[in-house]
Amino acid sequence: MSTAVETGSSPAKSNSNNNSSGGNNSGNNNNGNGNLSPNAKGVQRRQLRERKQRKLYLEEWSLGDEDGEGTRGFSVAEKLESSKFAQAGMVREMRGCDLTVAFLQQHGFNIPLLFRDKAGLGLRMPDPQEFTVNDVRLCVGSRRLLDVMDVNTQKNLQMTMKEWQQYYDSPQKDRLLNVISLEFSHTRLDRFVQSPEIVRQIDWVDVVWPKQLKDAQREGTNLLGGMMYPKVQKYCLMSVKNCYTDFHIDFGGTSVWYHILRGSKVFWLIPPTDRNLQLYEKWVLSGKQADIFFGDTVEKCARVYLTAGNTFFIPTGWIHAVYTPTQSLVFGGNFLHSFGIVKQLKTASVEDSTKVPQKFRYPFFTEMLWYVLARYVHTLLGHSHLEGEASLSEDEMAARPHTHLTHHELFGLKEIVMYLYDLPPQKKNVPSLVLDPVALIKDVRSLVERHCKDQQDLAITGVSVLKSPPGSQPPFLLYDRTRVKQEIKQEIARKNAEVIREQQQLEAGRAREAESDTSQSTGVGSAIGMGAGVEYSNGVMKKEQLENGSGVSVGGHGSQPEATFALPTDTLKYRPPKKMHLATALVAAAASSSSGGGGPVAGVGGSAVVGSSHSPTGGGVGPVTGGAISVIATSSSYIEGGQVGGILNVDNCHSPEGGGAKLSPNLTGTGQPRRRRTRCKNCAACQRSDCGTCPFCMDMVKFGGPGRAKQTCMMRQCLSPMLPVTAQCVYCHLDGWRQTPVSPQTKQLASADGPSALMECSVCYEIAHPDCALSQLDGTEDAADAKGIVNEDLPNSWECPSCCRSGKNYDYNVRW
DNA sequence: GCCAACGTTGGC
DNA sequence: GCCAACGTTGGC
Repeated sequence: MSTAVETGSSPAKSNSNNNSSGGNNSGNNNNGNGNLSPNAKGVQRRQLRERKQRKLYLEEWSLGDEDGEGTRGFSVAEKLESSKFAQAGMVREMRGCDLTVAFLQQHGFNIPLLFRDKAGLGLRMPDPQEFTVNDVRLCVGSRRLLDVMDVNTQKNLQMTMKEWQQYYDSPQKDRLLNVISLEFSHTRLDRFVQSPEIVRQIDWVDVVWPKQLKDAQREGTNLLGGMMYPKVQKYCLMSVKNCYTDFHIDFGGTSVWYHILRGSKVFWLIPPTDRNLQLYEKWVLSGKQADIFFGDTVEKCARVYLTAGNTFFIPTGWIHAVYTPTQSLVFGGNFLHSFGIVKQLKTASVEDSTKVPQKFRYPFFTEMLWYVLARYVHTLLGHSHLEGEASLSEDEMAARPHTHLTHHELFGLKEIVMYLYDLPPQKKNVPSLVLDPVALIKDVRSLVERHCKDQQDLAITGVSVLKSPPGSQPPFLLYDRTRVKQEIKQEIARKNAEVIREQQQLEAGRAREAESDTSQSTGVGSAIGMGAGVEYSNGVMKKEQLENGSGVSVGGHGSQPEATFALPTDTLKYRPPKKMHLATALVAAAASSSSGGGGPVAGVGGSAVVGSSHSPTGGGVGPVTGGAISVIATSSSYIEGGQVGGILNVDNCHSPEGGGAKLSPNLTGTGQPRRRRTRCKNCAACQRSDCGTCPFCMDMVKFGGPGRAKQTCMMRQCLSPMLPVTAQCVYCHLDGWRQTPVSPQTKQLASADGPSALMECSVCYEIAHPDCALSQLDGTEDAADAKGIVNEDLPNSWECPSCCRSGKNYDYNVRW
């Protein structure tokens, strides 16, 4: 929705930015900025700058009502009043129990549906009396980054969930901000919101997209790099009074469900007739959206008021604008389905002609079409075209009664084939799971022939032709704040315990290895190393193991579902340190006076023994566990949070005393050069091949570029960049496996020996073994309380005990 | 403040 | 030694 119902994937944004969009437009030399793209011979500068312009455009979007500062040429207040839009008959009011598959088979899904009451829809929500934005924060994590529209400054900005909640709940707001693109599937909030049953029955993500791919999704954000399926099913929209989102069509021609939990909304709706779509294209491309209220330019535009408790369905292609009369909290989702295929494809074409960047489109739209064809063919002909899926026998198929297709489906399938046929080869995006696209198309042709005489009345069966595989829906849970808090607490405890255990095992392994090394037996050592590697499981490693373990199509070739490359701000790329961080941190550290923050994490307090020996001897004999008591807290995207304040705020222990000179961001504490990170080679991004279309690919010599940028493909930016195997501890000078570092040339890749035990501080960039770092604090006042905070989002990354203790991590912003 | 260009690191 | 590409810097 967000991108959908409100953000509008859309229009406005679109025409300005043809650069960063899905690539493939490599041919254009002029970016509209008057600057030349790198393809123009000899001239390459400034190509990447156009993003600026896109931003401007984005910004023109949702102007606030009152403080438009003259930027808008019409008054939303007037449009709210105008009798012109008080049209009846554009929306169908229904009861929940009447919206069934049979209804859609009979009527299709062509006009907006309004349900005053959610009863019968199979929609499950948290208690509207109880549930607040603070609960959203608790569930998605204080550190989740949100795309926020600042209406007054016209800037599109990012905010953490924590900042957003504070803004939303503050009584006085000096800015008008709107959050309409928080997709929360795969976060803690997922389970507490269940979409309407009809949506779950027909959504292509549920009935068509390979389940194993969706199951492989780990990432809770919507970063394309970690996206395994079109992650657009559950959005949380949080708008303050007076927000306005201009006319747009939801991406990919998705339909939308939209439930108002609190507050109210006003929609202006325009049907997607050919004429209206034409006008819409013109309006978008004119660049005059801010001057012209699109509703004024069409024959019919209806205004609808929605209040808390209402559920609204918007069909494919409907052009709509949204206003928020009272602060509101909305849940919704976008879906593609089989009852509006033709319009869906039509909308995709409108997106093409209005040049909507890929970033704002339905992810994997084309891949989805292939899967749709494959699913219909498998269901109706019994032939499988997907890797790992069995075909049905002739006998089995013969025994089945003929299934009649609705004309929506039949025409739709034909239209999909035409659509795919018309795409240029590089945009056909055949998923790697589809074994033989040509054979698949052939099968679709014979399927269409076989069904062209299907009878409409017999097609109304009340059962979808395509069915979702069993177990595809996670169970719904009624939101219970206390329980969630408890869960989070337990999770922290569990993760801490894991980290500690794993450290202990590593240490033990090293000790044994070292022992056996002395007696010349390497076999035992490496076996232990392996064990430790498998056991190793701070969130990141687990994530990768799952990602790779699931096998599926991610397996190592470029043809996995192709995402468009994400813009730099959206990539999960490890970002190099900002010089400011250190300076700010130092100032903050100097300025802040004492006041200890949270104590040890409840449930973990005092339990942890991380390692002791001050400086292991040079001979490679690792330290043995035991000794300095410390707690290693974890900082993941969802456990840090003010809401749970006293218990969970483990990371703001600030005290004066700068604590040792961490001089330059380039240097470690001992003046050694900081090590840069290197590819993990395991994550989905690492396993892709170069997209060939992003600015960095276009720079590469192999794609005909000058080769000056020397950057990795935007689609291949590693999701879990590792410390290089040659990194070593600043204190004991041993490497991540407690070995004496050898020259890089002779170093064997240590993959079989498990992960490196080294940790890099995300604040001061010091690289050290946890125990070595801790032992540095021995003898200081509060050494007993010293702890590092493991950064779950990046392997071998933490906020070191020294930085935590001195409060340098206090002002430090998460880089993700 | 942005980003093209480049020196140089790290893997092989 | 070669290649990919990380992270910084100076020019715009």
